[in-house]
Amino acid sequence: MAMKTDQRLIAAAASLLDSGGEAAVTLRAVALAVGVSHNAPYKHFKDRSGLLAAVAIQDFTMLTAAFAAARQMRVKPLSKLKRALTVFVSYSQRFPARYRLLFSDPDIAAHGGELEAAALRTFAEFAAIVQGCQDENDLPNMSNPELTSLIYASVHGLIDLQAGGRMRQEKGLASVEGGVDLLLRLLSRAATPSLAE
Amino acid sequence: MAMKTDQRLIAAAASLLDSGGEAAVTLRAVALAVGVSHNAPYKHFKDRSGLLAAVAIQDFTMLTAAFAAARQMRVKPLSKLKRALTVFVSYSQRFPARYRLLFSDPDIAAHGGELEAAALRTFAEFAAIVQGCQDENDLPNMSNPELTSLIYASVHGLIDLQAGGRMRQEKGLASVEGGVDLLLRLLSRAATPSLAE
DNA sequence: ACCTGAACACCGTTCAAGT
DNA sequence: ACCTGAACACCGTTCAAGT
Repeated sequence: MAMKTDQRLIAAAASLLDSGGEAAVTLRAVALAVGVSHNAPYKHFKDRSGLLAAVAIQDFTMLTAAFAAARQMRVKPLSKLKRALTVFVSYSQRFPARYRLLFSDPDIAAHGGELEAAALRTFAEFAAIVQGCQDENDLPNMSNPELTSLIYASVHGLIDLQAGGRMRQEKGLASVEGGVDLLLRLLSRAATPSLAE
Repeated sequence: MAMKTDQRLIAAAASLLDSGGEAAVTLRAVALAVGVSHNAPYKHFKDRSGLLAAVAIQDFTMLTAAFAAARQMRVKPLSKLKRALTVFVSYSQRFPARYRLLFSDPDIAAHGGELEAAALRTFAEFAAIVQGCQDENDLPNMSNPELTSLIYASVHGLIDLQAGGRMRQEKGLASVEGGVDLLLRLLSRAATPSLAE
């Protein structure tokens, strides 16, 4: 009751996303959950996509805070990176539909504006953690944005393939966590200057 | 006219996917394109999802053939891998909605049966190319399914992030192709035995 | 400023019926 | 075996109107 209607609509949309996937987030169901008429949402958001974008902004902000917390831990840079990736993978597994909305939905990504800014903040926080690892020579000494993007893309690929049930079937990698560990091990190995080069 | 109705429905669905994305593939639009009544598709496929699965099977089969062709080229193993990845990335860029259907749609992946078998054949063909690189020590000497899955996931992640417009915004990697090159370079470096270990 | 109710143009899906 | 037409229960969105 303390929440304003727009916040309650966002919360209801997120809840429906968690319980029934994106298809379950109809404006009618959201409005019903909040206790308003089926088109009251239009008074707060441009359309259905605008409401989903608001959910995405909320979660990007939350992830940014979680990454910032990992970065400020008093542990080795590589441990910070692993911690951040654990947070990221856990989020994707607990809230698969939300994860998909933030990181794999083309329509949502097209919003730009505040949503894009929130996504960039999350990315920047993650990039800072990767930079810390590079400073310690735990990861290859190369363009930080490129390396960050590659790690981000790889982890996203592992998560998306698992979410689609395409990981078990291939039997290669049993879990996302295993894939992330393997990736970091290979990248660390690539960071070690080889005399053979 | 030589095509049977079920094949024409598949072709029309693929065409609508290309021209308007997944949302444009309504059974009514598919039926209209083929010239049958709006529920004739139900006589050939279980439901809308079944029709989309048929499109996916068709394209998986095509990709399997393209990978097999790459593997039989008379060039270095690493060139075969690069060729296969170029085919894969090109497919994702020319037919983004189809790519998404095959590699990123949870509902479609849940079909199992013939669709899963077709996907596994594509993966097996790609794994054989990766194995060829491992035999030449161009890629790390480790479990082939694990390495294949990691490469596959990474490339998929790069493609999916670009498709969602999340690649330009981060400015890290300008293109999918650049990301794939970087990945292969780092993995090759990890394959070189280092005296420092 | 915020909300409601009716209406419109869509959907997927089912069912009885036709050849 | 293959298809049609009507019908049902949904959607997102718009509009005029209410407080």
